[in-house]
Amino acid sequence: MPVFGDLLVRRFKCLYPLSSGEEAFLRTMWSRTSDFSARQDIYYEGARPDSSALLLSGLACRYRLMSSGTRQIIAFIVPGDLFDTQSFLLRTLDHGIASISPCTAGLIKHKTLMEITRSHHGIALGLWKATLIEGATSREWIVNVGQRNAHARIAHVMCEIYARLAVVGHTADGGIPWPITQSALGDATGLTQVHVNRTLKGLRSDGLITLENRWLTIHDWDGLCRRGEFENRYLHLSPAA
Amino acid sequence: MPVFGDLLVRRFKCLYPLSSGEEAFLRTMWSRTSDFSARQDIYYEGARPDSSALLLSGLACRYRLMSSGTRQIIAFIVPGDLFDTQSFLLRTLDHGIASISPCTAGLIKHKTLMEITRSHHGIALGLWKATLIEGATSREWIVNVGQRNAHARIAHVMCEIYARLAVVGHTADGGIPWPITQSALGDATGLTQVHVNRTLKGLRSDGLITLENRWLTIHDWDGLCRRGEFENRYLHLSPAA
DNA sequence: CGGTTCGTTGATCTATCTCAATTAATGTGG
DNA sequence: CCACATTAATTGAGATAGATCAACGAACCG
Repeated sequence: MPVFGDLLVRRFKCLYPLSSGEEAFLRTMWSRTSDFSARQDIYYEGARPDSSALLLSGLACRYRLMSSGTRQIIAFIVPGDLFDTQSFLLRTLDHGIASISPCTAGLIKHKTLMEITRSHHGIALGLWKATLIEGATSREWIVNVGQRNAHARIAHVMCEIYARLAVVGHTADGGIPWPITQSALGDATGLTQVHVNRTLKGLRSDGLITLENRWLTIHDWDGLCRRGEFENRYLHLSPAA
Repeated sequence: MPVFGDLLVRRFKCLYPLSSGEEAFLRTMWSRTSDFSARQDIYYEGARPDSSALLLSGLACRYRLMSSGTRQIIAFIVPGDLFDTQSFLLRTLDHGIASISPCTAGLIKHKTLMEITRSHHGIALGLWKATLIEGATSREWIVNVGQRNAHARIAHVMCEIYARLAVVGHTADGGIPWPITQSALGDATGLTQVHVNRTLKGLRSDGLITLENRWLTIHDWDGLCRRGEFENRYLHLSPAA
């Protein structure tokens, strides 16, 4: 597992060019790491954390609970993602954050963030840019649940997670770890667990994917992208200019 | 119609406390205004504008076009909203922006933004915070299309627009101007125009609203909020601490 | 190895879509 | 300012993607 500082610097270089002084600073700015087991709340909705965090390993999600008891997953968080810079400026969290698989996060005090953004304009812009990319991803999710049918929604989620894990080198043999249960996938796509099950069956029998032992293999990347109308532009993955 | 500088300062004061120097600076930072007639593209998807903008009057929206020809409206833009700081850091716009009613926008050069965010940390944080609120709104929309039925979706959109217009004083007699056609409302909620029509009929006959002459009157605010599960927390409307 | 969670399948139901036609507004050129 | 063209709203009838209810087998976990 990469060291906190390495991952943070690597992520930042995709956001904004770093001077060597800034890079050194980034390597020292975190306070500690913490571990979470699977399906555990990391922050509750309404929490007022005094730190933001960087996911080091595992998979997590942002979610909202409805009064009817259903859950909408609003985003997935993969290693290398900063979360949540949200609470740094908005104080109270308007959604919960939970682990999906066991995960590790490194914490960065809001006070430290405030100091570094004051003294290093480039880092402030980089962080800001990260929140813009998060926003772009949310917009893509609105489109996903608003406009696409079940097959496309699920294909799109798979493509997104694959593409984001690829950046941090967490893919192997055209596949990725897949700790997401069918009911969590339903929560992310606004579908029933039962319907997710039938839809996955369809994607499997179309030869696009296989899904076994918590591992997703993508047999036909282009086909899956076409099915999910996935274009990675919104993720802004290419390194910073 | 309020002057550009006034509106900008007023908006900023909701985001971050301003020194009097910063306030003066804000009043001079814009370059010019431009006007748009109804249903006109302001920026195309893929555009690379060299300015961000502040909406002075009218109503606009962000949208994405699907290959099938359908449109998903991703957000509404009301007077006082900055758009889009998106392109300031991400360069190319990943969605289009169009007017709904005739509107006026004031432009701010990216170059100016870059300078002011470098020299004024508070303004940088304020702008960043604005993009975080936009992100929170997008997440709320994911929930809206992912979890709520037609009645609730439409009620929620009405509550959001009312609440946001109230902040800038664009309400009158418990109502707001409503230039949004049924088919645009369908694009925002992921519903068919026909179904929007029937759903509006339901909201009307439940005594929650009336909708005539492009004017929405809300007869039962609490009832409408309940129907749409609307809670304004995510809009972060209260003035900056 | 027994309990809980997760995945699979069947049968039925319903919110919303589609297609289609009509009326009401709104806008425009002469 | 009117006739005509276009866009927006309304209503009906029929189709369907996805929901709901229910039951059971498979995997995982302490």
